[in-house]
Amino acid sequence: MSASSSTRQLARSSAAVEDYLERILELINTKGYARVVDIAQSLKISQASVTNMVQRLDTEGLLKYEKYRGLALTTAGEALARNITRRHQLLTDFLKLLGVDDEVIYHDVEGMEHHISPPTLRAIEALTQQLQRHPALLVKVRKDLDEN
Amino acid sequence: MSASSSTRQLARSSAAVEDYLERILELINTKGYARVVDIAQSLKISQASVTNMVQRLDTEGLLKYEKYRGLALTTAGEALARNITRRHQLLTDFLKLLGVDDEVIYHDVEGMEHHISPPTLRAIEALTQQLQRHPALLVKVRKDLDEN
DNA sequence: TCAGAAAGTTAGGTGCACCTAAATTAGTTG
DNA sequence: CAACTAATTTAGGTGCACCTAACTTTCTGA
Repeated sequence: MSASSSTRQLARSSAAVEDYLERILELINTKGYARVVDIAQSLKISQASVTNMVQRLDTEGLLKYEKYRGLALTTAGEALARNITRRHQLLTDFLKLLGVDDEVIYHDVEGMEHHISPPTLRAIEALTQQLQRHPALLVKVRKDLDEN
Repeated sequence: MSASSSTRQLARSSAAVEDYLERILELINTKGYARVVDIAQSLKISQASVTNMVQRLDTEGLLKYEKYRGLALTTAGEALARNITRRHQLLTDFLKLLGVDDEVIYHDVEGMEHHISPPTLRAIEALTQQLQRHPALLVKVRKDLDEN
């Protein structure tokens, strides 16, 4: 139930919302907190824009925000952020496996991640696992890429 | 040179531009022409929006447009549209191979396609080819998905 | 041929996600 | 504890990609 409700959320949230949540969770995990200024720097956007979005995410119930004070993800917000993060990681792992350059991976995943639905994600996940267990085919793929 | 210039174009063009070009080429291939009304119906947007974009694509040199008369892709526009179409097809084939449902494929490719860079596309292409030649691993992937 | 229908264009407006500049609040430290 | 600095918020904008309504042009058939 929690999974299905967060999936529904994920379907409705915009790419921008997903980027914010993902980054906020990451900041909380690494620094222990996520201030407006941190989020702004991390996403390379203005603090004013962050304030706006954070207020919106508060009204949407994804985080709790007190003006000038700070913010914390709600249960719903954290669940959603974790899904987004997992999806990001899965896509990154997949492309990494194929031998794509880190910078390209970063750029492409940043763009694609918001458009991958759960079924597609599951398929890529299953494929990634099989490729990891049986790397023979992967070797050929990388060779093909090196040659051309 | 033509390839690199169209790649540059592709990198600069917005998702909307890419969607228009892709659909225009498809209409030309199937009906022989692409009128404003056709494009609007196909993309499910208003004719007014199409007129606007078509005028923009004309100024950008991607197509030749005569008011009230009709449009034709320029060489640059057609090259770009072909790249976009190829990318779309490749992604569709890849997901199809993994056993993802057609409707999901349609939706996800529609979203992702604008964010896949040439290197990533090449990697997925090489992977798809290997999977087609050696379907053993693919069978396991599909089984995993069926089971869960 | 000419009137109505279909197609296309223009004008003006919306929401989103961003911005800068100018307040305002909070934190620091001499 | 006051003054400076850092952080945040508010106000007012921008560009993009869409919209509707109203107008113009083109096509079609009685």
